[in-house]
Amino acid sequence: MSKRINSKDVAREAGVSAATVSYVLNETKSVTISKETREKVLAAVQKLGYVPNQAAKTLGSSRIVGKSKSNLIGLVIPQTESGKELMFDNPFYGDFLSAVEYAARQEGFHLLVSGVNADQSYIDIAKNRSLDGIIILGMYPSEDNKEYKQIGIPTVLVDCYGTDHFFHSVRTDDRYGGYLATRHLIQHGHKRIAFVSGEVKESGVTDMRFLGYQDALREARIPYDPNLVFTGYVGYQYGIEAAAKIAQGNAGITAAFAAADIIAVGMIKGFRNLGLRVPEDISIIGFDDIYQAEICDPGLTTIRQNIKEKGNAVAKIIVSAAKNSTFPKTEIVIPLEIVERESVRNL
Amino acid sequence: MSKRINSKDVAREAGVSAATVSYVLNETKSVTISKETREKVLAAVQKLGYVPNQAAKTLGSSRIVGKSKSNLIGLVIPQTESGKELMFDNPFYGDFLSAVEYAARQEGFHLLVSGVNADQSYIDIAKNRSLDGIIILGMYPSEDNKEYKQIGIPTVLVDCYGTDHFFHSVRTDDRYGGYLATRHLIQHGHKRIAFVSGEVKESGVTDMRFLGYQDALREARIPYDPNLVFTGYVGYQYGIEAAAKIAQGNAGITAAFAAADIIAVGMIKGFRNLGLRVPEDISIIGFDDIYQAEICDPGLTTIRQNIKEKGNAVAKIIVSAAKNSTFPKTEIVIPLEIVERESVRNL
DNA sequence: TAATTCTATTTAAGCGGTTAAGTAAATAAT
DNA sequence: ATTATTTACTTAACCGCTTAAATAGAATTA
Repeated sequence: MSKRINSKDVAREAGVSAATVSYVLNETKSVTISKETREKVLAAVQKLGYVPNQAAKTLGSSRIVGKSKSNLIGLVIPQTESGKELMFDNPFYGDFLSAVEYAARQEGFHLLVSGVNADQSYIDIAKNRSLDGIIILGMYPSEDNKEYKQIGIPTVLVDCYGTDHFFHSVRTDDRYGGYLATRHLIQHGHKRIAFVSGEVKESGVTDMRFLGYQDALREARIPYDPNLVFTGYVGYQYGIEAAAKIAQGNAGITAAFAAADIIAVGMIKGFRNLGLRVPEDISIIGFDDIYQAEICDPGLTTIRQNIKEKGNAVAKIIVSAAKNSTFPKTEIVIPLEIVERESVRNL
Repeated sequence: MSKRINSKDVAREAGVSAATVSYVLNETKSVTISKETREKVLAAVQKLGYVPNQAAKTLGSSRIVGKSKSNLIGLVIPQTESGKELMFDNPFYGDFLSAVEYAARQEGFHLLVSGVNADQSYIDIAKNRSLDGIIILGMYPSEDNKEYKQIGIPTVLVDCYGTDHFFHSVRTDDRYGGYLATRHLIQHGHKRIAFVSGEVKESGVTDMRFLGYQDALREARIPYDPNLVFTGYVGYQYGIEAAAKIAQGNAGITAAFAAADIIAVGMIKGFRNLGLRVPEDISIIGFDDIYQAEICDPGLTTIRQNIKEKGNAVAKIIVSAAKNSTFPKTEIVIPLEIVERESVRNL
């Protein structure tokens, strides 16, 4: 195996010092390099096929405390005990990841993707890998973990509803989305509207959508009825179950807002199994606009978030903050829009 | 910002040298450390909350050429010019990624995920990041790129049908899958069977499935008819288009094998739009068993590959090869099974 | 008892960059 | 003409770890 080519080799080839090579390649602002020298170096790099060693760069640049440049951004995703292997169970995590990765790469960053479970901290990953930034998906750093503010690297929380405003944050306006969805049903003449969701954790995404549901009811002066609320888990199967419960009950439900498309799709199937038709017998609106929403029959009316925009926003923040330590705390709320298909009709 | 804690700090705390700390933490085989010393070191690590610096580890261990230990595995995904941002357009890449990441992490490796387009080589990423292994998805390293054999790190090709057998490889038996699907239709009495797929690139996944289709026909002594072959692109919309073409033609088609579920799902919708029923008027079988196959109506009969098993296999190879340089070249073919739902019926 | 081997550890030389500080020549200011 | 400043570099000290080689004491062997 041939020896790896390092900056010294390039320096020798170009007839300069290794420092000069570093200055040229990094376009170091504080130092001036003549055009000729720059070109000599670049030519040598080209000729030798030199690729810098990131480990050395990271280590070398870590002399100034907290200023290491690993050009690595971590994307960490919490994993529940139950579903350890299913990090990307949510299908649009894939889209999100694509968007973040692409945007980050354009700025010279690579993406380290890791699940994290309770016993290992993402802070350790950040330290260990000298991460330049970290993206935390759907998880709020626990308050009792004193370390959490000392990460010392740009951190952006995605889809988190913590009260603390220490970190950057990107999320959708889930509460408004819940409102939009419910209002849409109300505008179509519905008054007995079920709310179907996974577990409603305090300050979670579902909780926000639930609040939005209540907002819309309040606005329309429709009394909130807890009997119309069905909570289980985010999954196709639960949609089927919920449909059965709704069909069996006699609460006079004419429409349902499912806080996740996958539940909504299950409900359509569930109602069909029971001989009920959507939207003729019951209207359904979902949330997320996953791929299946378009494909299922009838097409699912739902609330769409622009996942690509979300990924771009996240990447932009993390990259900007990584490059510029004075980058101010930023909170971005991705707008939502209603996508009308066939699952809702006038009462 | 407090100073980072390094191995010297731990050494001082434990009253030993930094080398000893290294030996303890890495459980270096060639060196014996007494139990007491080990415990002193471990206690110091605990007390100080020491997390090793991976960049230093990588750099330090790179003294032996080609033996750096970054504990990083790269997962690279080719990106076409057209769809740059859509790295994970294929929904089960997400599942695959989850499986690989989880398995790799259990062995102490992190995963670097990156798209690659023509102008930047995954080899550069491997060099730059001192990757311990690289997973290449659906792309065969170009022959003309001489470098490709010099990567010098374990490489596993996923879903590649190159002729060269230099690398590890994991794939499904797409040809057999195509055969299975087609045979299933034949066994249900169909003789005029359409083949619907995206672009058939030589030695690509689709090509293999196409060959399997022909295998089954040959076995059943059904003459191959090019008029029954419809190629477009892998997408829901194309399924709709293909359904229209099939319905308009009068080739006597009674069944179709769609080489991708997403096309099959589109076809179901397409036929329905035209007033044709699946499976009453036409039987459809897909490939992949994506999530939508279960959800759509009627449920799609399809060929399933165990994506989790695939991810595990890939991780196992790459990790084994990274840890043991004598690990022999391995080729794994993930078995396929037919999942019967409602989209196929007897003629 | 001396020579040898084993055990447990330290010393120190890298790994490949970065970057503060130094230097020499060219240019500008006094 | 002399000093100050700027330009364009080089030198060398680090970054935090690994690991070959050195070392010293204990155990074993000759």
